[in-house]
Amino acid sequence: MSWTDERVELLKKMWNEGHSASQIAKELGGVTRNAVIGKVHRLGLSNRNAPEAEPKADTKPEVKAEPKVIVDPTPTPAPTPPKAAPSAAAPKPASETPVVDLAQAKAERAAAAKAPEVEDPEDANDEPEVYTPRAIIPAGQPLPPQPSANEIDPAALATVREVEKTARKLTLLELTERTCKWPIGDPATEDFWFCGLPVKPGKPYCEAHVSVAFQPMSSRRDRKR
DNA sequence: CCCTGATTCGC
DNA sequence: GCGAATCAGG
Repeated sequence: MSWTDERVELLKKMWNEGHSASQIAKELGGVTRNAVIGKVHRLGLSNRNAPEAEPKADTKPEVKAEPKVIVDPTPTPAPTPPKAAPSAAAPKPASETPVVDLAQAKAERAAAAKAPEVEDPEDANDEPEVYTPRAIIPAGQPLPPQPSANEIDPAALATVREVEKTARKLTLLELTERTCKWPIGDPATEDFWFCGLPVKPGKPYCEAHVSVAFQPMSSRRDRKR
């Protein structure tokens, strides 16, 4: 493979978008990450991004420009609505891992669960709890694919429980393409992490989690070790 | 161990 | 110019 204009262009684009050399190499194909890095240096764009002020203060991952298709005749100055502006037209992730959403959901739920501090430690109403005043997980974000015990082969489930004891307990940022992305625990609490064991080639999860994540229409057998 | 980018240097 | 090997780091 050679560095055609097209390939160089893609390289530049991806590099400036923050992709890693290996990711770019994978995308281009036919080259290694070393080749990409070498090219990057030769092109003199090591700086990744040169513009902007000196301090890299705030955490602005990447803000996709919002396609303002709708023309608003009203000369509205600067609305600046309160942060969350869930427009009907979702920006659509379009990306790969849905994990990001899970992480956000985690943060949001954690915050939501913390806010309503209506707890009274001593006021014991001699009344059995009829309902749970606890913060209910707000709907909206899909729950992580936790195994719904009643639908999964008990043997596989048992294996999963066993495997999870040896999970690497990775954080979101530690996940790679070859670490199991199965979420474990309650995202609303601190007891939350990702399995992190080696994935089954081509799958997002380790073998154990693949077995519960991808259920065939019929029941399954096997499970050798 | 997995990964990252940076550098070197024979080709 | 190219990129494998190597280095330095997380």
